[in-house]
Amino acid sequence: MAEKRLYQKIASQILKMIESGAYPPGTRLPGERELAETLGVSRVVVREAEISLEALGHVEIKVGSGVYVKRRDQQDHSRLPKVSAFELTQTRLLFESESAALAATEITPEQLAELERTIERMENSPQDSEEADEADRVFHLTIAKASGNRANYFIMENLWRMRVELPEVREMYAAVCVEDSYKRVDEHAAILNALKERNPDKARKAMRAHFSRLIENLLVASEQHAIEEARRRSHANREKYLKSALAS
Amino acid sequence: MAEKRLYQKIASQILKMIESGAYPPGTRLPGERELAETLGVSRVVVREAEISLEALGHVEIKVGSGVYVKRRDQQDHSRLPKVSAFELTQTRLLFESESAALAATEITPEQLAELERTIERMENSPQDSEEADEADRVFHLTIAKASGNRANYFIMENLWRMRVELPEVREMYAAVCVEDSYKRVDEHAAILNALKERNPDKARKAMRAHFSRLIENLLVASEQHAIEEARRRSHANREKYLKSALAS
DNA sequence: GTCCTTGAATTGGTAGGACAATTTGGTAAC
DNA sequence: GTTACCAAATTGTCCTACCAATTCAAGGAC
Repeated sequence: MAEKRLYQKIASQILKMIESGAYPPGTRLPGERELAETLGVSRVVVREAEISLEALGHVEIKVGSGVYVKRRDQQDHSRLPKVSAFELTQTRLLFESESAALAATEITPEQLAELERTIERMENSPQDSEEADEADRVFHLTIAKASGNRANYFIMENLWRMRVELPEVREMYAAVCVEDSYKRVDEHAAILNALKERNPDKARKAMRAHFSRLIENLLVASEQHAIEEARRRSHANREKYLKSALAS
Repeated sequence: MAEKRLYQKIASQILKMIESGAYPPGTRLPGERELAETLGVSRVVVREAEISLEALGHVEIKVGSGVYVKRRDQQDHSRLPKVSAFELTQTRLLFESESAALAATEITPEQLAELERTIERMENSPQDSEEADEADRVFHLTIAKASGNRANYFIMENLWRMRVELPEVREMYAAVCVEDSYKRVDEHAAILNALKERNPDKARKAMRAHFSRLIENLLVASEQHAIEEARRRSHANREKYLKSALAS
């Protein structure tokens, strides 16, 4: 929040409002004049802020209508590819396993403590809460950082973005996380243990096990999803059939 | 050029001027007032255009001084992290090895043929030519694509961007490639062979060998670089000494 | 019911001036 | 000759006020 130019301050304030949930995706945010008044700046500045937000892909300005919050999935869709939860998890398996093996020899005591904390946080928070997800995020990113390789960290950031920003992936993960978060804690603990021992091979295997189980659960979940889908369709067909039967 | 908003038209005009070479990187472009007059628009619009260009990373606005064209290498530095050639190569080693192992079971005959072609192209082009680099790029990206995982391909694209867009990395790679491109061809051929045999383990090892040698060469090159640097410094010191000796 | 007009609401753009940060050039002190 | 400092010129920043262009929905004509 140490922006020099006014329009940047306003832009980040608007962004905050959006991210706080005050203006869900697709909705229109207050008019130029109204915003200018409530924020105590001129209309020009508000326009500049909105222009910069548009350039960054957060909103869409429609002339004569208003400025609308972009939906998250079409936001910078240009930068993230469409991948399935399976693909992402496979990539994470191969990438994070090797990353963990590297981290085993490079990790610092502070980072080990950080990992310890995330596990505690995960234990003490509800299973599908945002806090648990945040702890999960910090856990995996910390390991990437602990590999002592900035390229690894960058890749990990991108993988995590796919995890949370791609709607399909997000849904799939949400579907499996509710039922297995206690296992997640155990597996994280096993990984941390291997890192504490500074055992690359063990760390690699622990990480592989973590993701192997995730993939299995994803398979189960997608099967259930497919079954449900089939049931829904047959139900729809039945409606259709009954309707035509009644019509005849 | 079908921009609706005026500021977008102006922004693309300014961008054109920059890219035409009228304002080389680092130079200051005309002031707000001057630009507004020559382009026949108001100062506000010029500023909006410059703000959007700043958001996209093309220029840098300095209050009270002017707006300056950003150098290309620090342009979207915001999106790519600063990593050394060593870090990048380490990440590529661990990532591409696993990626190749995956590709061994998934690769299609067409993709095998594509790889074959890149090796021929590399053989028939000068060692440090752009064409050889392009063949190199296609080789590695094709393998990522052949893993049948779009997330893998995306990661590989990012790794290659670092390879060519980060100046330090680019220089280091250029320094080692001139002397060992014939080995590169052999190693690519070995990898292709393993893929043809559909042998994941062999593919993984071949890729690891490829990058292991690259890292070794990078080490040698960085040593030489360090020696040269030391020589240059001592030379500079000598100049300085002679100067003060003459002055006294 | 459908189509068209109309007017309110909204963003887009202009003009010009006051202000703040930065650069620059000149002057004085050493 | 060099350095330090100060003031003017330059430049981006922000504001007010006004008008133009566009969108959208309500209400009337058919």
